Amino acid sequence: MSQQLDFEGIAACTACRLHKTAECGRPVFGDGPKRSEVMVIDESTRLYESRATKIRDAWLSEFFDLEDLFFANAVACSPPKGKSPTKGELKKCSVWVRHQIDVVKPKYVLLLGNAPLQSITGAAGITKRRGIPFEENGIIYLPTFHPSSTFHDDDNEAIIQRDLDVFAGIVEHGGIPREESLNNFIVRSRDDFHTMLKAMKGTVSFDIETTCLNPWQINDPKTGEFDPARVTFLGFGTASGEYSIPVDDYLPRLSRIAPARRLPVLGEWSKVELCGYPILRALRMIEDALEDCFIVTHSGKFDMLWMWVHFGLEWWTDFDTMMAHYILDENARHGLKELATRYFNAPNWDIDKDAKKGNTTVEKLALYHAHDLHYTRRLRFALGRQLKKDKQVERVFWKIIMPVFRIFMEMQYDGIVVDTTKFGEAETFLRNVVAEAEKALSKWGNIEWTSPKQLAKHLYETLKIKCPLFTDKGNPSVNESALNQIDHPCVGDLLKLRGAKQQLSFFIEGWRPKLHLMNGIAYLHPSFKLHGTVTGRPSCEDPNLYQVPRDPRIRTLVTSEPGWTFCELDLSQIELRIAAELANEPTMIDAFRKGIDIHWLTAIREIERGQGLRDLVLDTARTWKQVKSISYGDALEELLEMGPDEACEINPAWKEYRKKAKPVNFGYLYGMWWKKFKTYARDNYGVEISDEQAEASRTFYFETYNKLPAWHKRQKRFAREEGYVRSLSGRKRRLPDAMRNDNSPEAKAAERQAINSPVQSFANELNFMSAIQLRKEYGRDKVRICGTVYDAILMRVKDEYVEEVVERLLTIMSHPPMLDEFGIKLKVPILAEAKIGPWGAGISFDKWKEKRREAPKVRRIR
DNA sequence: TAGCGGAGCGCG
DNA sequence: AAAGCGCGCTCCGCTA
Repeated sequence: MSQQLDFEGIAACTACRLHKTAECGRPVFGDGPKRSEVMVIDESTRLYESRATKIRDAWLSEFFDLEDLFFANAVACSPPKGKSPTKGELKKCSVWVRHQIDVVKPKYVLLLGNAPLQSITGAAGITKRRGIPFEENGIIYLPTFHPSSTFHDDDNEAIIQRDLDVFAGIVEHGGIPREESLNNFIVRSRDDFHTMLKAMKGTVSFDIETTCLNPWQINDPKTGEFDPARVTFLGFGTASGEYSIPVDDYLPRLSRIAPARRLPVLGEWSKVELCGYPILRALRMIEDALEDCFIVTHSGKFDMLWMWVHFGLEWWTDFDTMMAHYILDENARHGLKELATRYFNAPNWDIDKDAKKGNTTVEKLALYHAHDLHYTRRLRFALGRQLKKDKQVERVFWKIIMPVFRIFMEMQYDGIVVDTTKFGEAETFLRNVVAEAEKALSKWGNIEWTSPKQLAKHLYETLKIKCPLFTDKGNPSVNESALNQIDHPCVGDLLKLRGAKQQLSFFIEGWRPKLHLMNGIAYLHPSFKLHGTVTGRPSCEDPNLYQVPRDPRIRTLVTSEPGWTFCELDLSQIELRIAAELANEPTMIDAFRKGIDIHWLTAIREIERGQGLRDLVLDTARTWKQVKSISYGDALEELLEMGPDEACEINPAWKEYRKKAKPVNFGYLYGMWWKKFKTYARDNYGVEISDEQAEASRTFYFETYNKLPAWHKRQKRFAREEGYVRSLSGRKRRLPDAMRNDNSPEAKAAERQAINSPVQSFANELNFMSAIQLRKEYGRDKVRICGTVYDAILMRVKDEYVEEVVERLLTIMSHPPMLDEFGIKLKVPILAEAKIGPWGAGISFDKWKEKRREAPKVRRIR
């Protein structure tokens, strides 16, 4: 090997504490020729003599002459044994990495694992970015897993080999190789059109290009300028080539008709031509051709929604490559370009934003479009093969993911209805609160009260209040629990101001520009992402329906249009039920079978442990049983039996105790430690408890539910050995970090995820299964599903069908038929509850039925 | 002037 | 050796 590089001044580097452990007393730099085209960046010298290095060199030597390579490390000093360098250490040391790059001047750099990736890009995420080359300052980088990751996960070997192959290809080619197997046609004439129709056989990819993301857009949300949503290209990818149809002919016309329209009026489109035919006729011809095709899309919810909104066509996709990839690797990114690069070594065909909006030539946009079509189609085969390798995962894809994907499109189409009267009232109210709070605060100083930084400075420096709490980063905290712990008259107004300002900017100012008026009714169209989380839960944005406060002032803004009734059905305590099922926990299962509220059970048992609240316990039980005396022990059992509702009626103080038990249940269930419980009790309830008390509470929890520890152990062990866990449906949650098996924070976090994921995942899947069944039995003419919220289904039901639909959905939710199809048998009963009426203010189904019977019959005659 | 991370907070 | 999980949105204040 060649000599080590000599850098001046390096002996002085004491930027981080790693220099203390540096074996030779100073940082160690890389090995290799002073100038090299190819550089390999490893983690640290700690691994130099290790097995990983031998594997690394063996693999690299298949592609390169090792003597030609320069080997550097993300950190120049060795971290302690078994430890990875920290974020801060990597950042500090990145100057030395840069320095080595400047000296060696490589053209191509291979990054082995998270550490060098973080060093170069400043951000971690090797699972997301591996296999995808990127260019920076004329240097091409390719991240891949660290060779040591193969010790625990055999699959990684093949992945690294493939990435090395890609890397070698890049070096050989002198850049990222372009793959030109496109056969791109621009379809303009009738002849072109018929050629395309003939080519549409078998597997056909479908994709559209548009001027914006929101199909209902009329004005640009940023500038407010008139900028209506327009389709610029329609296209189909076939075995014989990619066909792109520019829709530019109708663009100017659409601009003229858009101001008046709210939703596209089909009649207006008939004036527009596509390839010499009226556009709707052309689209019907395409529809006929598609009848016998297998339609493939990438994120097809988007394209199909546009087709529906703009042309009234309810098309659907047979296979979505984004969904397929999500179910195959929830940790990675699912963009088409990233997948194409990873799977097919595709060139980067991206064009800038403005060009995508149509500000470019038809040829350039068509070529871009063709790439989308080409790789979407090819991905279908690659991903289809990968799906077949795991039958359970494949079944989740076909039975749950694809059907729910379709329901999500409908949810977006139908949107949610906003009560504009209440919207105005809420705004007035909130503005008043803000004005009053600001006025009250002005006497304490003239600062921006909503700025955490200014507030902290003002409170803890100017006013010299002792800071009770610090943030994770170590800064003085001004969050709600910190404020509650300081004694100053401004606290109340401060919290009022914060709350009102937040609601105002989230739900009034945030929603207003997104409101879409149609026939005098205001709609929001939140975007639901089925691939939004790693656990299988969905996510929601623009706006996020999942974070609407329970405060009725805001929540009741969500309602239904005339003739329809808003309903919410939720799965009661579903996560705890599933945890009980998975852990086979007899105390919990027994409680659920008897209909005992588990938060209540935890609360009562905790009170029993402390032998506290004697008066309250005895009084409540005596009132309930109508007896003069009762023992403390019996009284507690009576309390259990009566449940929280009855107890609250006798003495409202009970409400607090159930409320307190809830986070404890979830916390301990998912691996919370007593220390956190201690701070939790202090911050949220102002109760100072000792370490011993906190420890005892945790111990007691696992004694009460004594089968939980074994379940935790099972999950952790499985994840450590296999690198993944499954939910009851068979869905996989991949946890490569669990395989590190080294007590690192990452490994421990992965172990906790191994416990949490299958619960969260399956709870949501149950909800999905119910939604699928509901849609199967009732069409959009009767039921409009407007959201699935983890454990609940929100819908609007045509007035005449409310009783029938709600009754049926309650039954479905307590046992979705798909459970049988999946062969899932549950010991724990599942229970659903219904609320009828505007969100957050609905009445229980029973009360609603009662009321309806009382109502005069005339009401129902229309 | 745009992008980004931290803090804080809403939901389950 | 370190200990609930999963999201999105808005604000501020800093950096490119």
